[in-house]
Amino acid sequence: MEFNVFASGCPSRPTLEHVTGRWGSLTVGALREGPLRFNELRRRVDGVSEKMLAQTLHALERDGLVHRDAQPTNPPRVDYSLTPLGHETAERLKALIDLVESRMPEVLEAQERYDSRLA
Amino acid sequence: MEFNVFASGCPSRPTLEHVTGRWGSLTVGALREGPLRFNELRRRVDGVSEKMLAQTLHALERDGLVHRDAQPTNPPRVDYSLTPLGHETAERLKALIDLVESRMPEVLEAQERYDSRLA
DNA sequence: CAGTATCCAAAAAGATACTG
DNA sequence: CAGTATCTTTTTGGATACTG
Repeated sequence: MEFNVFASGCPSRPTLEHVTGRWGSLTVGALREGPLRFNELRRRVDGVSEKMLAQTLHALERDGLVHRDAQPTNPPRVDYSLTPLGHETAERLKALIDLVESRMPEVLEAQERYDSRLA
Repeated sequence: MEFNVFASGCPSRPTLEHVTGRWGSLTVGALREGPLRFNELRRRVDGVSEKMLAQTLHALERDGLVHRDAQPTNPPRVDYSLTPLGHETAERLKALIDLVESRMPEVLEAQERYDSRLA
């Protein structure tokens, strides 16, 4: 069976988007080092709203990248962690993020050149 | 200098989003194997509109990931290619995409389980 | 061919209030 | 704590028409 993210309509495209999207990438990245609870995640992923975090976690859980472990205690405690597949994905995502971060000086220079040429 | 994509306001976040975003990831992926002209790209990146492709290319060019080579001929010919930094980025992105595509059967199964539990 | 400009529809995101 | 529900605003996206 063939999956090609370049073809619109291919189910791999939404999944890739969940992983690489704004909040997805940060959520997966945050879970790389271990399980986190909902509000811990919220603090880690700077700027995310409750709504977006919940939505993001649902999508990732549905894709089988994130595992949700809810203890039926009071107050409730819910731990989110990466599945094995989630971990593999996270490692490749981290490689990408690390590259971008390490090359930001270069990117910033390019942006300045671009802007000054068009100003 | 420190760049942390997890911090809102960090300039690395927009750049990561350009690369990982819906059209950015597909555009970079398409350019991995060599230069392409505007309309070649349009055909390759299935589903992209002129507007979105132009916007995406501007962002990637500004970030220094894509090089734009415009011949002043008539009709005009414009070739887009990856810069060295763009290439490094593309390789890491490809590693991620390949993983997701190869594991789609697993993802699809997880989705079915998730959906049938909540239906 | 390689775009830009404009307008409109749709979707995503954010703020807020509320619940088990 | 861990969310859901709802509403509003903002952003994004697509269609179309036009230009060098």
